[in-house]
Amino acid sequence: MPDSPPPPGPWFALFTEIGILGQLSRAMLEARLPPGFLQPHFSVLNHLIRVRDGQTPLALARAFQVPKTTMTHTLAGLERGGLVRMAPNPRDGRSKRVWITDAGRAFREEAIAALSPDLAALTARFPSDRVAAVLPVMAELRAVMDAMRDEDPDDPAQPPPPLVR
Amino acid sequence: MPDSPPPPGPWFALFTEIGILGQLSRAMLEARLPPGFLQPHFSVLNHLIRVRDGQTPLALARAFQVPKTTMTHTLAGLERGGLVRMAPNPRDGRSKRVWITDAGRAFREEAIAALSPDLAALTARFPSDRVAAVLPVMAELRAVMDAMRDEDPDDPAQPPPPLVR
DNA sequence: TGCATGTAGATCTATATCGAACTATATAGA
DNA sequence: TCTATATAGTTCGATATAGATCTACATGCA
Repeated sequence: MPDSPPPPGPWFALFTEIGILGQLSRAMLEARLPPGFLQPHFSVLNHLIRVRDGQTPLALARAFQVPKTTMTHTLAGLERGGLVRMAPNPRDGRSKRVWITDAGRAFREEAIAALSPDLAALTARFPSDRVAAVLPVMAELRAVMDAMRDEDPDDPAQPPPPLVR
Repeated sequence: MPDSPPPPGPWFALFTEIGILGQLSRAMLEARLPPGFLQPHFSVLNHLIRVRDGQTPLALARAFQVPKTTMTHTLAGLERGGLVRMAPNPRDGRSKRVWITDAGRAFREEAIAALSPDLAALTARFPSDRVAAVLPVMAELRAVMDAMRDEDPDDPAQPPPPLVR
């Protein structure tokens, strides 16, 4: 078996595309944000609106699949800019809760507005029907990989599947 | 118009999925690489095999859509590990060329082998037909965004479309 | 109640990423 | 040929990302 193994299946190819698309979309967004703000800042604000306010930093870290230290850093940036407000959690003295401020809402809306020409240009070249068509597949794949991460017994991590909840 | 604008179309949703999938796939890969090596190292080796050897660092930076300083750093890591070999380009005194070494080939093959259980587990939960089905769409989207980046007159970058070449 | 263990977050440190500025070489045009 | 400009790569500095460790609080159980 002297053959050099080709990357198995379409997985490598897909992950390569995903990686590059991630960088391109990130660059597109960040070109429209005020200096000092990056994609994670926008994404967190967006999440606070789309999902809900008042979550803990750890919940946000899990939602974005980043280490909690990274989320601490991102939230500190948002708080410095007055885009979120953080307060101790009365229910749990260890944790905090995070709310978006009016300035944060405005920031998000301005970013979306600033981005709309880019998205329009994109839609002209790549109809959003096609995006809508692949979206459920990508979402499901994300969910599957997300779940695997919490299961993998080979990974020096989590206890076996949470039996309750 | 007091309505808060919802993220327009499916674009935001797709980019969110892409971002998270990027992180998850990167984590999956890096968990199987020897310490000190990261996804970019693997990706460059893979590219040198899949596409071709002997490219310049700048060509690699463009292929991966990263700044050239980042590629310098990645290549330095690969060279330190003996996985690539770099030599001046006799055709152009400014540039270098990059070749993968035997150790680099072995490294890539071992990484692929180490990853195959993960990919098998993934395939069990998410058939690769479905991956193959979305792959062309994602590849085309990447190509479109790639092209836009080199065109965008609104971006404080490139001169208008290269007329020659 | 008291102790063992687990969890949320912060701090410290290392490294990845990337922009600005620099050096050396190449290329185009007078 | 000479000069202006462009390009390849590096260096330097700033910041993002993330692992290890620490502190404070929570939870479970004797």
